[in-house]
Amino acid sequence: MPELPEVETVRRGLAPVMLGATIERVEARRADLRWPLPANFAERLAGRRIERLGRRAKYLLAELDDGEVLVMHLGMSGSFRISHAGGARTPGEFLMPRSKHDAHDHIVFELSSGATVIFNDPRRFGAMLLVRASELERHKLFQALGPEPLDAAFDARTLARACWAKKTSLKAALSDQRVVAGLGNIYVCEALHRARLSPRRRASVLAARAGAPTGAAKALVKAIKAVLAEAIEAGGSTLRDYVRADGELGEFQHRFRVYDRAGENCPRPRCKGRIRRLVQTGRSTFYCPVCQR
DNA sequence: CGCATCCCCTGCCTGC
DNA sequence: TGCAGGCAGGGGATGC
Repeated sequence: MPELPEVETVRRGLAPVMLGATIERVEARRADLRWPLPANFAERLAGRRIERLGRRAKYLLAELDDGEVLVMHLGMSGSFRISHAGGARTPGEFLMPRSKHDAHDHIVFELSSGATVIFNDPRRFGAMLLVRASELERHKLFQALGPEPLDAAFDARTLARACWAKKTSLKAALSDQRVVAGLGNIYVCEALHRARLSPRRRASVLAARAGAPTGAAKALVKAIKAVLAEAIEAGGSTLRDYVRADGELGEFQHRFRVYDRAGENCPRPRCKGRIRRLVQTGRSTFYCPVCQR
């Protein structure tokens, strides 16, 4: 669910209370997330200072002062919220004090900053791991990840090289975290629409002979970077159960051009197409069959 | 190896 | 109103 812009928004929301703070106490209310929590999870975190809060693809990375990294993934339905011990409350909490924890509040971090950070995840596709910083790049989950789409190193040449031999569709290739890391169903659809490329085209259209980038590759890289940057700027998208760590709602979902808009007119000026939904590799794709070729 | 399919889990929406 | 079925932003395991 949360894709790169949402995870980046969460990172920015958590940084003020986590960065430089010491984890005073951890309550693991459920250990059966995507994978079982590491042994002695709470004990290993207690007393650790958070020196950096980073992101790689859709993973949040809290670097600790003992050389370990707390790796956090939101899965489809994970979210964080922050509560301040004696701080401001939202108006709703005055009227109706909320019970201490929801059934899906799985991990609670009490921090020296005075904040409590709560990880909530109804579907439990999210995960928390502890990995040694020096081994992170070689870790199974990270070693095959493709480039960060907003890095300068991600360009048309890189993308073309990753796709030149692929027989699969553009939609499937862009969803593959080994090709480029951090896109999900929404931003793949949005980027393909902006680049006027059909999600059904073979991924190899991005490369000419010898893996040189085509015009399509250049347009697509530009579209990917633009849509991600705009979405981050807008604070991500708020859909169903995802909310920002600061409780504010992301606004980008109002700017989707095709995602979840089947039956609507294509928003491209002068395009007379109608947005269609189709299923590719088991997931919905939204696109305009007229201007996306 | 690449690729497609299935599955993990809960909640919400639709249609009967 | 109740209930069944379909769907949801991810991604690992499996089988061809």
